[in-house]
Amino acid sequence: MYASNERLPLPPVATRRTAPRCSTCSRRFLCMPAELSAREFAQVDDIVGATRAIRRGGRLFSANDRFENVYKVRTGSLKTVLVHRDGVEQINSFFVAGETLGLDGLSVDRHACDAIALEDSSVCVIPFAELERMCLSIRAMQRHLHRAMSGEIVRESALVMLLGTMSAEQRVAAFLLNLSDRVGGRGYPREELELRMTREEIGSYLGLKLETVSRMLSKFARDGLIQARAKKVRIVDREGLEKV
Amino acid sequence: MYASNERLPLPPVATRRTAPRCSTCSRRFLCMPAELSAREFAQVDDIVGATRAIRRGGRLFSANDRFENVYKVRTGSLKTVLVHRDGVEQINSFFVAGETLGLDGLSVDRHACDAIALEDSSVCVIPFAELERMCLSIRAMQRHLHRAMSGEIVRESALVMLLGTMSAEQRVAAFLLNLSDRVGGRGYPREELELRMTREEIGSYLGLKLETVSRMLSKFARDGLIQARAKKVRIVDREGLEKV
DNA sequence: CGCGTGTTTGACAGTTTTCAAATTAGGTGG
DNA sequence: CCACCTAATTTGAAAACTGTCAAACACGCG
Repeated sequence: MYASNERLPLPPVATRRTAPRCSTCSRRFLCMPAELSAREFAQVDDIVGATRAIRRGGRLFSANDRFENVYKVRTGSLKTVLVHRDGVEQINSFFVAGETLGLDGLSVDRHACDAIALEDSSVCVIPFAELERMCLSIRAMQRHLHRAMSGEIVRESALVMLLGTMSAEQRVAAFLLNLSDRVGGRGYPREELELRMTREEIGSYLGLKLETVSRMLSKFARDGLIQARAKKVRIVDREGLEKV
Repeated sequence: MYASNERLPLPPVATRRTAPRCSTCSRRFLCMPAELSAREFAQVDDIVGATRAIRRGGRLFSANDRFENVYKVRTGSLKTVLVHRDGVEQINSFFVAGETLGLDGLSVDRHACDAIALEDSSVCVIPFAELERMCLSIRAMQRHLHRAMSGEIVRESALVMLLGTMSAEQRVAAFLLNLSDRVGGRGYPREELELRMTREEIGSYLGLKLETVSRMLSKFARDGLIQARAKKVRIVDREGLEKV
């Protein structure tokens, strides 16, 4: 529905068997608790078994797949898609570098959603059973995992609030601002957004039709809040957007 | 906004200091992992410090309160309310006996929502730091906590799907069916619902206005799917409701 | 038994969706 | 490197749905 190639036979997923080294990774403080000792980081290296490359439109996992791993985004970005019985779909999150996917699978040992790459991406694979075991001996790791899960709950709550109480205009504004904060948090300029998803995907996430998303972007541009052409959006008047 | 007494000075909250005994509680298998040994249950008894009674409209905790405990519902029912900056509110969950509240607070050490009793209720208080410590030594407890958190994520996802893709009619139908399953799961007759919340609260949860909720209930009654008078709802045609 | 809160219902307004068509962007093969 | 083709986006007009406002009714607490 979103990308026509999503459902094709088997997306080309290469699993590099060379274990990545968390201990020397530049993103390690994004992924792992800051308090880990060198010895503890060595344990992490043992656990993190592989990286996986996923092509645009390819799947990292599907709903109902056996839950075995959680994943950290190395490069690129992914979406997770909830599929209702009648085939109705909704995107319920977008993930960028450093963020954790897959924690939804733990409750019933099966994933609750599909995870699909928005662009060519790569992830680190963390076997959950081993992560859980490591949490038994490393307090900081336990706390880190708990925070990650709780953070997911809070993030979803924010989406619930957005869907339950905001107008189309407010939803799109909130979406842009949220994205801006996230890229900003990773050192990139806050005002320059490179949307990796289509209008339809944004709409799916925000509970709107693609035409409505497009109209709101046009309106913001007319009102001088943003400049938008295609996938590139520049935030011109951040305060204006916040007040929408 | 919902119950006028919510914001009054201090709700009368009695904290009984007599520790409850999980090891002999009839709901222990709802709250705790089934695999615990007698010795392990004794540890649980040590941790669970107190019960708390909350009057209708009283608060168990408020947004931004320091996160210290999670709570198990003993009797009654509660709602959690998200409050946006401008004071816009949305209910993001209802809790009944055996269910766990408060896990949202972990991510930033402060609660993200208000928890308010829908009727006179009581909860068991579990200091989270001690629960986390117990998880280090008892695998079953660790797994149990993780499942509870992940379950919360999945539950919120379902709400996101509902808010993002369903019509008013479908939302109300889904709400009734969900409630039916939950009371059914606890041994009560599936078809007889006693709503503990107002139309406005249902609407807040479903992202609808109270009038819309009322209209949908009337419509279902006209169509012979339910019988409704005031807070009592009987599900007459479950399949019909599912197909809405 | 009466008052206040909660609920139902109607008429109308506003927002978002639907359907349709024109325009633009992006990727591919020549 | 350009032309072409498909997918994505924009925009308009009309329809559908939900919200708003208002009034009457019912229930339950005290």
